Amino acid sequence: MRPKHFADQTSELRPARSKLDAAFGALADPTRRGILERLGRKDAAISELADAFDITLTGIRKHVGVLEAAGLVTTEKIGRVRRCRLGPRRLDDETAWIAAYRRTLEGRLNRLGEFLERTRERQ
Amino acid sequence: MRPKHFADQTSELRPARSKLDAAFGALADPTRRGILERLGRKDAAISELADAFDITLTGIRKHVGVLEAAGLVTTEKIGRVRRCRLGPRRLDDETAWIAAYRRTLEGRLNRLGEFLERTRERQ
DNA sequence: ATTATACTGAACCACATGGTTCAGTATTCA
DNA sequence: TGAATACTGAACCATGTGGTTCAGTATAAT
Repeated sequence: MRPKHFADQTSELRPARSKLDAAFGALADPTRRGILERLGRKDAAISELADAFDITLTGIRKHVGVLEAAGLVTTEKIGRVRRCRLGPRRLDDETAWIAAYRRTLEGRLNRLGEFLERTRERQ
Repeated sequence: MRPKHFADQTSELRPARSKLDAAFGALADPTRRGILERLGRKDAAISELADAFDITLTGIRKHVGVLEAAGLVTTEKIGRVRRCRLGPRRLDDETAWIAAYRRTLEGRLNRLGEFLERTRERQ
């Protein structure tokens, strides 16, 4: 079940593919986005997050693990508390990908517009 | 297994949560990003995509289905061919979310609240 | 020294995902 | 008409995901 994708492409749209996977995947869950927002306001312990989102410690730990794997959160265990904070990843690649996509879209739509013009003329 | 998350939050960082889920989820797969890139260059039929990515027609159809559900691709069956093209979604919300996140990261010590005000107004 | 707190790990569950094959149907081509 | 093309849908498979419980361990508080 594996890639070999893009074999014929030279697109600049894909910097570090697997990182994009991890980051977009991490952002695809509302609880995880919520955790990021909350950490944006203030660092938090696992238990504080569990409390805020009404999910078990274990459940929150898994989400935080996903965010860590994506580089969006770092944690440090101090005593019996695991402190979670944002960073180090800034979503640069993700921003770039989306920006490039949007540019492409604009181009496509313009071309579509042109096409419609031509079509209209022909009819 | 369902949300009730954010019960205590008023963040405006989440415009249409499920749409963000769908879009980020769609972007989390390299094959799907590849399909978007390819469609950015030129519309394509299911079979053309299947050919390009070396995945079965059925497999590609599923990916395209996910992209359609996320609003990133529209398709139209013409005769026996299903033509896929980009649109109509421009990833505005996703861009906004990420941009907000990055700003939060930068101004880690500034209050997120202030920024939330601005964001709320814009949306 | 006990007890309460904060977390961890393993095991489990239901459902989603990314892929396949196979047996169709609907078009188009010759 | 018959054959090739383009897709579709159902069924299946392995793995991943988002959650749980339960039984621990390590630390902090009394």
